[in-house]
Amino acid sequence: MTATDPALTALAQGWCALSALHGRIETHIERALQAKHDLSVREYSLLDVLSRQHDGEGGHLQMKQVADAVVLSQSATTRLVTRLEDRGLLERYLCPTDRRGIYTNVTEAGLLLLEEARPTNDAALREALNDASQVPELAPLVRVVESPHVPA
Amino acid sequence: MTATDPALTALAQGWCALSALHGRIETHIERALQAKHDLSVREYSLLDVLSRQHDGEGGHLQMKQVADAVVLSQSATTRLVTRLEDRGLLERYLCPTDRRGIYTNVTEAGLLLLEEARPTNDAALREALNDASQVPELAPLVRVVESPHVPA
DNA sequence: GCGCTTTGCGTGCCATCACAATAATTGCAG
DNA sequence: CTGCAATTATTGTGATGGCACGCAAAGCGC
Repeated sequence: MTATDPALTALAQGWCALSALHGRIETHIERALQAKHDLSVREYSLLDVLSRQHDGEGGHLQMKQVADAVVLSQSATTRLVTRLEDRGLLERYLCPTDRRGIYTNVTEAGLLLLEEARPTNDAALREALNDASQVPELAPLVRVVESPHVPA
Repeated sequence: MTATDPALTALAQGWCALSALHGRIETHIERALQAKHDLSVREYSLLDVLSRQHDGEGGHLQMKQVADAVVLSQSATTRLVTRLEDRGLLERYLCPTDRRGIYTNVTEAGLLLLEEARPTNDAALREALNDASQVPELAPLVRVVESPHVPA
């Protein structure tokens, strides 16, 4: 058994639980969004992030910032944005001061679809959480997700 | 803005944090395992799960149980097991009582590689957690991962 | 202004995954 | 015993992601 450190074993258990919970929720939401709105979790997430930026200011993010927000590689982000742009949900436009930078902006259609899909997303999320709270290993994580810290 | 329910907004924030944390950790561990042991996170996870079963009893799981454990579709599980079998890390054998069922067993080489990769995995996990604990939104989740409920 | 390095984005290629369809086996009703 | 539904694993197909690479633009030293 090579007598692994018990503290590390605990960490591994926690990570395993986190991974399992994430997978369950993602799968559940994915099916719901896909069936009702032809959206993937990533696509929904991107629209959501961009729309939140919109609330604050100009409503635009550079590709790199987007990639960081959704935890994707740059190449995957390029394709994700391209897909949504082709569907008319997003718009690209060049940064005037730095022509390398490319901003993305949610279109009216994108906002519409987002608000339309939000209830589906939230409902599926709640279902998945309720489901997962029945599993002892996942319950503590579920509680934290349900009551996020304190956003300053 | 359609005035979304604040409780649901909180849920969405929690889910977003969970997703971000998972992505960060997975990416970090993935690179470490890939570089040092030519293993993906999923492959490591599968070896780990199977080896734990081995501790308990016969050390075998059916494909379906495996799929559930690692949160993958049946088809992906088939191919994951096939890949590891081709590398000599796993073995398949038919269930004697139900010839539909197929058990998987970790080989000596598999156990060896697993124990070899475990420190890499644990170190990368700790790094990722320490890193994430600096981000306010992720900190509460990190704490739960670090101290899972009750170690029985 | 010229050339080199850095940065940001897009593309080719391959690996992996989910869904649908298929094959093999079991269980059950009649 | 026969036929049909249910279960389990596998395979075909299309979609998505990551890495390596290339191109364009900006920054910098001279």
